[in-house]
Amino acid sequence: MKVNEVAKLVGISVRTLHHYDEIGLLRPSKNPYTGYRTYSDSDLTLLQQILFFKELGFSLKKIKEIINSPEYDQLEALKMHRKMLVDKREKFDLMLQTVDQTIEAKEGGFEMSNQDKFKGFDFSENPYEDEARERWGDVKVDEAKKNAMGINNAEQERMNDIYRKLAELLQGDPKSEEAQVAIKEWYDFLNKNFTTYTPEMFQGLGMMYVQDERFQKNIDQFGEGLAQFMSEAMVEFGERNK
Amino acid sequence: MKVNEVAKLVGISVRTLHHYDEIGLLRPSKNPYTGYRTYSDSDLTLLQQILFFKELGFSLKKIKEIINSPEYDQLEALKMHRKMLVDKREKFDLMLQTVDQTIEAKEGGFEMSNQDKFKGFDFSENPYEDEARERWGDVKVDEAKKNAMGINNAEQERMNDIYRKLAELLQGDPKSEEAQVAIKEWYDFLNKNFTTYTPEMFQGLGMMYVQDERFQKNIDQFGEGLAQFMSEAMVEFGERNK
DNA sequence: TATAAGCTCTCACGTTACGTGAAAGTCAAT
DNA sequence: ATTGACTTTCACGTAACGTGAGAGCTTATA
Repeated sequence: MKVNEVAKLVGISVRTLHHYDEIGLLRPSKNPYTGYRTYSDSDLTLLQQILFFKELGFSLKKIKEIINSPEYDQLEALKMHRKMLVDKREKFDLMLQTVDQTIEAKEGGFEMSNQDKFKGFDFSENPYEDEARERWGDVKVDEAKKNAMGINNAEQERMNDIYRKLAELLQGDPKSEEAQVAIKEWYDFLNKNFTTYTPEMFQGLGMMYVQDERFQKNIDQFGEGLAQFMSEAMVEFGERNK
Repeated sequence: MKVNEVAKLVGISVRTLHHYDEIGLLRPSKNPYTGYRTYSDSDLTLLQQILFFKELGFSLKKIKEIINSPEYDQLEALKMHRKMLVDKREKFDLMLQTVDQTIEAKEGGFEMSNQDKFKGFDFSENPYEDEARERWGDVKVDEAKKNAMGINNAEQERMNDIYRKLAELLQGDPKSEEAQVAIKEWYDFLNKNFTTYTPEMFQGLGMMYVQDERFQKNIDQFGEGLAQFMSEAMVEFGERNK
């Protein structure tokens, strides 16, 4: 889908979509020759969620953090969104009633109390906003970035478990049996959850852990020297399983 | 009533009241000596109306027009509000439908086990696809994505250059000299900018280009069959440089 | 009565989330 | 080949405040 189609579909401007692209909130794929944006179905889904949070009064910056957050569950967010929509529609009905009554009263020359006049119109407190804030409001950017691609909580927990388990073995030998068993868990986990690694690729990945300080830093959070340890264990693992 | 009291009472900021004063929307009386603002009861009533219209989405300018207009007919305004409400409720119904469909699709997505491996990381259905591609190019995205590796514009441009150059050779043989020279550029570029690839890893990467449709799709944007072409060229390159 | 704490004032620049052209390239149909 | 509808990227403009800074006003308490 092209910009204008999307814009019309969801009722926002093309400039808004450009803006979201600019700030990295919603980046559609682009034809490398023409530069034309193309929005996929998943882009549209994400856009929905963005507009949802926007409706709740979050800033675009905050929304970006939220949707990059590891504890951000799309399905959960959608269900909350649904709940909000149903409730809000009811509220609109109430407002409609009130307005109708006001019109009637006006036409009948009656006066309404101020309280009655503003019935249903009080948006000063939005229960969903609080709920959403509670749920996604306090994400840390680093963590968010680290898991930018939608790792869910269970996966994240599992990863941390493995890291911790490996960190406990830091005193020992990366080539020891226990280390190899632990690193196999890592290998299996990656294969199951991300992409299929050949033993060679696994070795290469292990090498990256020490070559690239960005990996190293992240991994060493679980234990000083863990990156080095894992690297050696992974290379050994690769050798054994070639 | 003084500014702060009013602000707290109605839940807005002092600055907002100052602003409304500035633009002439709500001008309280001012002590000519001190300049202190004092809000009367009628000021508060007017403020209520202002906030009422604001809630309905009017701009301050429009609100000013409305409340200053001699032909401002409350009844007519209310009828307009009514229309807005009806429209908005319809919009909510539509959104509700869409959300329900999305939830259904998400929950129904359980049965897809073919692409199960790529779960949250399936780029064909992942909103972060382009962010990832932009950031890390077509290298092993999965692990890399967990770190904030920035790829700058120059790098992106360089990558596109190489892709285009290769696309021009599509008619020829991947094992030809020119193709090999071009693919060496790719090899050098990856080694320089991302991580060190052994020729074997490079071969593996090349194979992924055709095995994994995510890569294929991305690469083929630069030319139909480019992924296949590059793959063959990379395998050949690996053989020659082992 | 002095003095500090707390409110208030007016600049005036900063920010967010886009709006609004302008100039140039792209697409589709005549 | 041309036209008209779309698209792109600058780049400046705008609305509705936010955020101090510096200075004056008010009031409780010593």
